[in-house]
Amino acid sequence: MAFKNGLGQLTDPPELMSVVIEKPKNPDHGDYATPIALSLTKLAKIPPRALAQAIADHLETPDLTLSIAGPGFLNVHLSDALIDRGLHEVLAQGADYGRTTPRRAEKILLEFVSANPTGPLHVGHGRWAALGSAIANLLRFAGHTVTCEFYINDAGNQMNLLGTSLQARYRQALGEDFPMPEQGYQGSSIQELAQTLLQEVGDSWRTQPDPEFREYAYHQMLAQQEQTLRAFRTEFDHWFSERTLHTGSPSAIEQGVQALDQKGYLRLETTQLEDGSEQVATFFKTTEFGDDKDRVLKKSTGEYTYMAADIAYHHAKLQRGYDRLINILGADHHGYVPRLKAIVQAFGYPPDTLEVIIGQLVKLYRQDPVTGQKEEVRMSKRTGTGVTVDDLLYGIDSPKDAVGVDAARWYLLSQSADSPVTFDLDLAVKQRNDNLVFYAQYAHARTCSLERNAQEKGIIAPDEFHFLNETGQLIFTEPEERKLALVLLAAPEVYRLAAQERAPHRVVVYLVEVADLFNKFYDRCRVFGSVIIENPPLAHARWGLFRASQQVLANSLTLLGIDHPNAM
RNA sequence: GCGCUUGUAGCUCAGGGGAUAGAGCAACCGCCUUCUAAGCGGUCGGUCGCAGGUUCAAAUCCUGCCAGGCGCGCCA
Repeated sequence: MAFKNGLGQLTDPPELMSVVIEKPKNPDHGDYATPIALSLTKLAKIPPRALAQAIADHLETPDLTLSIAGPGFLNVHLSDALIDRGLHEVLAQGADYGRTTPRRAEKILLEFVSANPTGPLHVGHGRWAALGSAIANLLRFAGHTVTCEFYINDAGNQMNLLGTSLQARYRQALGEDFPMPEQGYQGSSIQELAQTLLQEVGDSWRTQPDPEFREYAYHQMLAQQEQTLRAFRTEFDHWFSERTLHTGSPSAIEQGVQALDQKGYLRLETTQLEDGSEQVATFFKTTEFGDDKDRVLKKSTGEYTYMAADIAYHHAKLQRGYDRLINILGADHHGYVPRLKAIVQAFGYPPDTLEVIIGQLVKLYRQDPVTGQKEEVRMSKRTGTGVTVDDLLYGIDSPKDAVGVDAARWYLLSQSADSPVTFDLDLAVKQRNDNLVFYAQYAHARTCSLERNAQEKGIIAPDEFHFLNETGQLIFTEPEERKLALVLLAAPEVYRLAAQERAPHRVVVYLVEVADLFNKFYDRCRVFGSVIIENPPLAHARWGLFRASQQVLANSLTLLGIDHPNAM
């Protein structure tokens, strides 16, 4: 915005301080305001009001009217011509309105969800899915190149456990007294899988070895997760299998470990056991990069820990040529951040190359169907008591309980990632219609209904919308119109900030504001009826404002992965 | 014990140095013969966890305390 650029020139070097520009609540304080003179007064050794005046003298342009208020606030009033140009930009750019070009476009790898393929995705995964997909949309809109990746944890013990759990359920289904492994997956999804398998192969798998069960379960579970994610409007460009890191000779893991060894970041540690024997393990010296303790890489048994795979994986990611790696992790994994950063640094990249978004966990409440008590639902895949993403999409017991994609995504995105969300499932279902997502969607539907109405009445829209009269002033008559227009013009900056802060909830907040102002405008300002007969220029200007609102509502909802229906 | 994070209206949450702290829901009162009432207008509701400090200015930054969540394995 012209004003910001002007100030940018003034504060040289710009890094000296950021220019705070705020939107005053009081309309008397202009369209925008800045306390810049107040904060610079000490540095400049000039009284704030005098400084504000000096700044104003340098910034005066035809599009901005500046005034000094209070102790030294600089209030900015935008010209009608500027608003007119902005509205035309919205209409001209359409679905691309709000796209911005960054100072430096980055090639970003965004990794999220990355669940074990051992069961259905739970609501926590749903939060990362919503966040990740929305952040990807925002980053792309902000001019970056984003690859969304799902890291499949398909190696290790839990997969074997999955296999033996399925085997147990299958054999039990055949009437055998087959024991469930200790720590086995108790969830109903395994039982359902056993039933599916039974229908497919009959009893022919009675003597099948457990790896077969493991592979069967793995592919079924992964396919289910993919399906769920797609239904949840979360697309991945790449699915990365952990197993590929273990195969080959030398394997990626061995290569990664060797690379660290050559750089001198590994050490051996010998510990004495009680029986006098010794064990030797290999440690990665993560403390050199600020971790609290070194981490075991290779156990004394010779097996690699999970960390070895992490090293190989992040090494591979870095080699694939990204400027930035972003991982979305649940708060229960935040302890990994220092060691992940250590990996990146050990391979010679600055720590900022890896950015970790820590999302607080989703706390779920649900009324117990038996006791009627409101209680917290623990999200455990092994015990199978958690609420899944599918439950949100299709309902736990029946479609009547479904929250739906739009409402679920909106809810999960409506608060910042580091705020823990409380998800009261009963409330979510009961208040499904109070969800603000419908408020935003409804506003959009109303804009569409105007167009339908015009068509029915045979009213033709003008070829071009005019918002200014002959004297260059906005044609609008009500305060709601200018307010709405002003907010619509803020969209690019809102999207840009949301991308920069990886904060989709800013778009949610913005959407509520747009919908709110639109509904007020809708209530107050008619287009058809007597207006279009008595004052066609006003009717047409309002029609243009309808179209611009429609575009901004649609673009904002799309960025969040939420539908924008034409009718409700 | 150490680390990360949160504490704002009855509930769910925005705001993260600037003018009188916001929204939705809940509660209460109004508004449909006119483009969708899933809407609009109004009322009620706050010691911004507590205590110090920095600043012309603190919900916002710093310190301490209190409370909740999570994490601190030769687990994956």
